Amino acid sequence: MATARYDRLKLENQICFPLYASSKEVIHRYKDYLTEIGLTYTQYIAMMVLWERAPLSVKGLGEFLYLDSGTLTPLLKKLEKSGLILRERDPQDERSVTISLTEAGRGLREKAIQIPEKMESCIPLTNEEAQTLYKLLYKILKTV
Amino acid sequence: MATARYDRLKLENQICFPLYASSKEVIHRYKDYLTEIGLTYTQYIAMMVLWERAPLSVKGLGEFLYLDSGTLTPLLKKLEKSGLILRERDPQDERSVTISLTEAGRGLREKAIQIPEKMESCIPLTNEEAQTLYKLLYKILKTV
DNA sequence: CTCGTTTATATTGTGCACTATTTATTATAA
DNA sequence: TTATAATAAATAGTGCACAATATAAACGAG
Repeated sequence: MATARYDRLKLENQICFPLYASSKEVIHRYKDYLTEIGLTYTQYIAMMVLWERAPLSVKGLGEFLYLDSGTLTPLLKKLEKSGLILRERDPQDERSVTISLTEAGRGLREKAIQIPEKMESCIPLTNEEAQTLYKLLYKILKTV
Repeated sequence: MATARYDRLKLENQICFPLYASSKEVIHRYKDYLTEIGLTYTQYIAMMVLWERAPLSVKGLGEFLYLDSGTLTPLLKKLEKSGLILRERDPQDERSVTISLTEAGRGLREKAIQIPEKMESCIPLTNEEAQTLYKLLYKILKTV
């Protein structure tokens, strides 16, 4: 029938759109909490990796975050300016830049610790639903 | 125990990160198909709404896409420059701008029709999994 | 009617996100 | 060993995304 020809081109019939929109929506719900500790969302996820794994190269950080130097270099310069991290050329390999945390950077972790907790109440899913969502998203993410 | 204190601050223990990363990943998988028809991802979802519902105001379009005039105005100016749409003040209400499709804009739908099909093979989920994902994402999205 | 308020876009400014290119350094193959 | 290739960051340029503000038009209470 004529009306069905374009059905799959409808916004509500594609998985990409709710993925795109809900990602933005969740980041938006973080905003007030992140403003309190002076970070943007991307800076926050970068700090999450650094709290666990610093010192780390820009490349190494990018592999965890799925981001390249084009995004990370300016972002890391801002974190450096804020006094949270240090950026230093690796003496062993001068191509590489090593990111390490300052005392202030490590200290910020204490303030950030309440954020995941607060966020859970902003996402209306049961533990089981969140688990299911998590697995489906990683199934998409891990497939090359 | 001491190591558990920061566990919830790990990237892999938060739902926001796979959401953010897989959204970008899926958009990336669209890229080649969209380049072929000369659209960016955001332009594509805007055209999807317009194919179904034009003529439509900027505000109306924004409500479907969860985007405001700050994002839409420059994007729509580009689509106008490409000859796909028209932007005209509504004579009934001069505050409002009505977006309508040109012949070229309507014609592009024929080229776009193969994209959802091609994309399905890029997302490694069964129909049932896609359905589940879809419902969970809209559950997040619809909650204010 | 008219002044204050609301509404619809547009504009400005900041911060990603990504592509393509450049630069510097290291690794490697002939 | 040396020319070539590969690698890691940085840079340049484009396009969102969103907050804040400005502008213009429409609405509404008195």
